[in-house]
Amino acid sequence: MSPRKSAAEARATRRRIVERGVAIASVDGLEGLTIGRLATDLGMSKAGVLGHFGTKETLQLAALDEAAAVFVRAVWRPAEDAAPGLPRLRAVCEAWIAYLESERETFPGGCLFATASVEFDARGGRVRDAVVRLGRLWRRRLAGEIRLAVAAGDLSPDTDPEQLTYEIVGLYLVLNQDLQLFADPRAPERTRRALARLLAPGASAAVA
Amino acid sequence: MSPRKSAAEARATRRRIVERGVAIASVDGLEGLTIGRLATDLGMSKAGVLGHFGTKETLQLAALDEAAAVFVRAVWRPAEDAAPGLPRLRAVCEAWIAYLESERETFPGGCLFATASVEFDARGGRVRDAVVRLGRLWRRRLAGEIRLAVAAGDLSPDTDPEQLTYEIVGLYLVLNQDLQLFADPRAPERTRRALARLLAPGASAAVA
DNA sequence: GAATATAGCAACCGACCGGTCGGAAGCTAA
DNA sequence: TTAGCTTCCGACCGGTCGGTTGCTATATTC
Repeated sequence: MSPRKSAAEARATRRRIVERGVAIASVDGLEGLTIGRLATDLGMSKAGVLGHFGTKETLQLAALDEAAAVFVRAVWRPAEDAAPGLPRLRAVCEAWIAYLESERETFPGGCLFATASVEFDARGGRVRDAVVRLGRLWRRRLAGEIRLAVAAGDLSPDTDPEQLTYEIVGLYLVLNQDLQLFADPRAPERTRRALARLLAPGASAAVA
Repeated sequence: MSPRKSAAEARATRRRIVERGVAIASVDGLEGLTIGRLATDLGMSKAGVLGHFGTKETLQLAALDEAAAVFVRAVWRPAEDAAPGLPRLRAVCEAWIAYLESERETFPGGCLFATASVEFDARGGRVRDAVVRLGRLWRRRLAGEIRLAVAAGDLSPDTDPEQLTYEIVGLYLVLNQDLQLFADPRAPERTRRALARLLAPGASAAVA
């Protein structure tokens, strides 16, 4: 019909594909993200879609990268302005809750990482590797903020950053489950309450 | 080849199908559980497999039921002997950890419910309903044990059973993620440490 | 022992999967 | 103006999906 070829338009098309792909994958998983479905949704041919990536796996990785960018923009970027230590740690945690709560708008099917980490936890391949890498990255960042808070004297010096990170991640996983599977609006408050206890000034809840 | 028809043998065949189905689904999800794959694995025809269930959805529900039976046998049944209150609550929690830890043997791909609850959290249908129903059931049972512990005076009277249940479930979700995705052997100890704090005698960690 | 019920098979259906190929339509550079 | 590059399409590939049909062989029932 309308073969456009300017580099700018091609980039825009690619972005449209990836964005729609993230939306589909958040509902049906990265395996359920099919090229035919994507083509139909965007009113293009399968070859036109696949031409931008070459392989379904590359398309999956592109969707994962885009989701990571959205996550960084929503959770980590806003907290950068907060003062290092407990204030910034709290800002990250609150932004994370808001991200999961408002996800229905960005990603119709909930956090893509929660989905992908379960979908690929028993497989091999580059997608799984990317999921593992990103999961480790968020945890490292979170542990880093916790260490800053300990260094600033905001948290007890015998805090175990990895242990605290672990427990916080658990609170986000159950939050995602309650929002997506049970559609329970009380879940964010529950996570906030648990976080308030874990992140109380001078708290030594998660110790070595 | 060998059309057998005794009711007993048919029942055994059905059981073989369901057991293999649970193993496949724990790796590839309940959607990735395909009839052709199941038939190949068991050395039967697709029609022979499907004849026992009629529909893939019914097969998925059967796999889910079987997984639920295994879960009850591994987690709830052993704790029945423990004294009501904190001892039984602790027995359930410890059995749950052991269940997730040793899952590689029973379910090669990890807890089927963790997989299924993410896989179907953005869909409709009978399978999703069953997942929701089972998820609510485990939580209700866990909250019941917590209430018994409160009534026995083992936990602080201002404990919020739903809040505590929520936090414990989070600890199992992150445990499952760390075992399956990151293959981190330190995870069980982390969950144990967090549980020890939440379930300390007289603890009032999760209050209303 | 005959009638009935059923477990399982082989073959097949339309739909969709990921992916390939040749060509058409436009942008860009010489 | 033209040559070359890129985007995208339509048609097609082999294969798998869930599911159906017609059949045979056996177990069970009478």
